[in-house]
Amino acid sequence: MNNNDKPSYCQSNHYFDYRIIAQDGNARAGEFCTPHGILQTPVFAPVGTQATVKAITPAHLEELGATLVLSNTYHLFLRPGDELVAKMDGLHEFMQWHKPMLTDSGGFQVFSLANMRKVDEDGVTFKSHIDGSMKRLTPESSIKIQENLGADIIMAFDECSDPNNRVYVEQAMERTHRWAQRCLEAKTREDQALFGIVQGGIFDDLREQSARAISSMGFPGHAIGGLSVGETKAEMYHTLEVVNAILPAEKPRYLMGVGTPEDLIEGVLRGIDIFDCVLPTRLARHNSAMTMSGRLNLMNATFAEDQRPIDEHCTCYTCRTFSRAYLRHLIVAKEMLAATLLSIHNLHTLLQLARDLRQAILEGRLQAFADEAMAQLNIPRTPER
RNA sequence: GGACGGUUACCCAAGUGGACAACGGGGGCUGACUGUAAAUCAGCUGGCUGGCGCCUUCGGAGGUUCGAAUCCUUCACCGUCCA
Repeated sequence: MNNNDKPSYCQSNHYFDYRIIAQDGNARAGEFCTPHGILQTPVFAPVGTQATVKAITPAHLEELGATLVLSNTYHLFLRPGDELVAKMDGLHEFMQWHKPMLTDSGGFQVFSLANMRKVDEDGVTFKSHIDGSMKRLTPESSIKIQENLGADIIMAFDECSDPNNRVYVEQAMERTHRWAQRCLEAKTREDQALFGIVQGGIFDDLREQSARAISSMGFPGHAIGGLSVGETKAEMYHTLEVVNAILPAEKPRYLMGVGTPEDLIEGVLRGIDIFDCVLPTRLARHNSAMTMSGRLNLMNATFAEDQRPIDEHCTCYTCRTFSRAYLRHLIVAKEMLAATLLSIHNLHTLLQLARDLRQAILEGRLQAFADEAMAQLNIPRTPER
């Protein structure tokens, strides 16, 4: 992205202003200015944990119209090491992705590496999944690592928890608040936006408390963490309403780790601007195609002689070019191109949905769009309360 | 012509009197996956049934035994060796 693409408010290094261009109910279409370009929201971010979106080249991502890619502190800290990435001129150069990038803080790994971690007030001790050695992350070291990596948006080091265990959720939430403050204090770079993360499980009062605490700290953007980890959809959607009623409307809201087409729709309706999820690329590697009318397991025998594309309405490279029969053949033959072609398709589905949602907001027809899309997905709408 | 060895489910293969509808692998079928310890994981794979269960299977036929994939006889086919 060159300077000519930047709006005036972005050219004077006023990074991380969020400009809301249109609103439709609680939903918004906006622009978030970063050193590597403008994010037009709502936006979906493909996940590239280890400095790569699995099976996908940066050129593919460009063609798909991706504008934000997520990478991970924990993984890059372990391998190849954040200092090496810094020596290689930072993550953008290293992986050759020149648009906005976001790094997660490693907090989620505390949660997902459940039996290999020990949390204390100062930080977390992990057992490396690579070589079994003990490693440590603290709010300060997470920020240091993320500064070495050099993403445009970096995340506060938080503690995710089982959403149903109130005692633990409350403890983890309070610690997340203290760690958020420490992250702010540890931060030194001006060209990175640090987002705070709201926790609190599925408990309204805790979520409200967390949203107030985090939004009082002056972050340029806010994330909602600890969702899509086992709670019901209804609980998740309701939690979004509770939290977004408190998070300031003039700053971007990022729903971490979500998701599915229906979650993007329901999330945008409730005021979410940024999503990320491994689902499209993981499902692709597991032979499942995401479409706006549901999932297709392309390994199924029923597709063996099916000459149609995955989705006749889809404009992605895979659908323009290949039949279901061919994709099934690649899968059955364990050819790695299957993962690439399905990843392209699945990412296209979510990236296009985010663009369509944005367009619907700009044109003031989001409700109708959402109703129609959910009907096509054959999923009942969850009305906002 | 003779001497051994072999023949088990879609394929390979274990089993050598009862716990065997038969280990294991491959293949096949199906399902799961939401800030990636995930190109992973789980289930099914003789027939009928929702299940209990019943029925038919270990090259063919016959036999021994309360009971046979397993022991005996014989036939067929495959392999190696000797004539």
